[in-house]
Amino acid sequence: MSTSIDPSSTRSLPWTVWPTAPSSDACLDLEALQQHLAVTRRKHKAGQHLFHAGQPFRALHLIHSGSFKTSGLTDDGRERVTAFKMRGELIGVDSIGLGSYACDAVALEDSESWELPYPAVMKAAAHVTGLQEQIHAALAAEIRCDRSWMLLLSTLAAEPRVAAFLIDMAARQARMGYSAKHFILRMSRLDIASFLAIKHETVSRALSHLADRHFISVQRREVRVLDAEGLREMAVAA
Amino acid sequence: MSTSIDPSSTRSLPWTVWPTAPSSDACLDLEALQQHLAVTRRKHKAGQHLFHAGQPFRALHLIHSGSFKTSGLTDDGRERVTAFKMRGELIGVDSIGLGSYACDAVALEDSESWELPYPAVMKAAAHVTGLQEQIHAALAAEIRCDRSWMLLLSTLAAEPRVAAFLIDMAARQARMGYSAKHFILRMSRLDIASFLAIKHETVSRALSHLADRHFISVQRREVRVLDAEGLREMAVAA
DNA sequence: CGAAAGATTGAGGTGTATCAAGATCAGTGG
DNA sequence: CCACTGATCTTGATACACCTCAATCTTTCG
Repeated sequence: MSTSIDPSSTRSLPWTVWPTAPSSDACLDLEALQQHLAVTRRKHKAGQHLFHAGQPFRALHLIHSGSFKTSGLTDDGRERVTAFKMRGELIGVDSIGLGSYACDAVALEDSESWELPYPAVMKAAAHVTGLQEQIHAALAAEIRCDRSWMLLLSTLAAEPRVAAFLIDMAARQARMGYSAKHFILRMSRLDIASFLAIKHETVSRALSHLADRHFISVQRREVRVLDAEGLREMAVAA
Repeated sequence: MSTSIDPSSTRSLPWTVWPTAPSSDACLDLEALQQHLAVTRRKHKAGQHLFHAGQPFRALHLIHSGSFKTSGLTDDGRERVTAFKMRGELIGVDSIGLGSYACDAVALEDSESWELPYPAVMKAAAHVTGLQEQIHAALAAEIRCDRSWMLLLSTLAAEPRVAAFLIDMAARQARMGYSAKHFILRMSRLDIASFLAIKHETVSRALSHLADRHFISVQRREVRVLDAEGLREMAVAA
C-alpha cells in the first residue's frame, strides 16, 4: 500500500495543507494551527461516508491519507461528483457559513482524516498572525479551482477532458511525492464520468484512444503516462 | 432606466452585500464595514473594464449599481464568461491570496462600483466581531454557487440550462427589489452562451422555444416570465 | 444614413449519448 | 478450490442533440 502513511509520522507536522486547485501555491500553516486547536483523528473504510449532506457542520476535515470524493445531488436526485480530494487537502470548506454540510464526502479507499473544529479554527485565526489570510487564500483557491474546471468542462470535448483529468491527477500525485508517470486511479469510471460530465462509456473510449496513440497505457485503474507533452497538447486543443 | 439607483441614496447604507449564490442568505454587514475603511467610488461606462486579469490585486469591488460580467481565458485564448454580477454583489474575491486579479471584469451597462481595499478589509475583520465569519461565509457561498452551476451545466441539456439561467436572473432581480416577472437581460446572447457553455444560436433557439410554449415572452433582451412554475419544471427535467 | 454588431432561423454534419452485449475482476459461499 | 454473483469495464451500432456554416433581419451607433 504505497499510499498509506505510517501513523507514527503524524506527531511531527512539517506539513502544508494544499488547496485542490491545480497550479496554486496557497497553503495552510498546519504547524501553527495545531498549537491552537485539538484535532480528532478518524479512520474510514473504502466507501464509508466522512459526512453526509445535511448533517450539522462543525468541522473542516484534513485528509491525512487515502482519498475521498465529494458529491452533490441534482434536483432530480442523481449524484454528481464535484471533486476528488487527496492527502493534504481540505474537505468541507464549501459548507462554511451554513448550518449543515453542502455535500457528501465518501472515502475512495481506506483513509484517515483529521477533524479541525471550525470554531476552534476561527479562534486560532484571531491569534495567529497570517492564518487569517491563509484561510482566505485557501477558500479563494478553491473558487479558482472550480472556475478552472468549469472552463475546461465548457470548452473541451470529451477526450481532452480526460487528458486534462489525468494531467491533474499526475500533478497532485507528484505533489504528494509519488510518481507522476505511474499511478492508480482510486475512483471508478463512473465517478470520473460524473466529475467530467460525460458518460462512463465515453471515459473508457477516451482512455482506450489515448492508449492507442501511446500517450498513456491503461490497465483497469493503473495508469502510466508515456508522453506527458502529448497529453498536455491533447488537453488544450479540441 | 429602471435599474439605475439615485446616487443620493448611497449616503445611508441599510445594505447587505449578497453572494452571487442562488438560494444563499449569507451577507456582509456593510454598515459595520464602512465605519472601518474608506471606500472609493468608481463610475464605469458600458463595456469598460473594472479590472483586467493580471493587474495587481488590491481591492474587492462591491457593485453599487449596474452589472458586470467576469471572464477568464482558456488556454487557447478564447474568452469564457465565469459569472454575472449585479448590485450588492462582490467582485474579485477569487483573486484573494494572489498577487493579481484572476479574471477580467467588464461593465455590461453604465455602472458604479465601490472599492474595498483588501488590507483594510482584513484589518476591519480583526476588530469587528462577526465580520470574519461573514467574509468566510461569503467566500464559501461563492464556492457553492460555482458548484451549483457546475452541477447544472453538467447535468442539463441546452434548453433547461437557459430556463435555469432565467430563473436565477429572476430571483436576483427580485432580491434587488425589482420584478421577477419582467426584466431586461443586460448581457448579449454570446455572453449567455459562453456562461452556459453552449453556442449563441442554441441560446436563441431555446428562448424562442420557451416562448413558443408560453413559459416566457422574449423580445430581444426584454424577458417576461409568464409561467414560473413551468419554467422551473423545465429546468430540472431533461 | 450607412456600417457594424447582435439576434433569429434554417440545413446539414459531428460528437456524444443511448442501448446492448461481452469481458474482466472482486467478493462470497459451497 | 472453484463455481457463482454482482460490479466494473470495454467495445460496438445506432440515434439524436448540438455545433457549424450560412442567410436574413433588427438594432445600435458613429
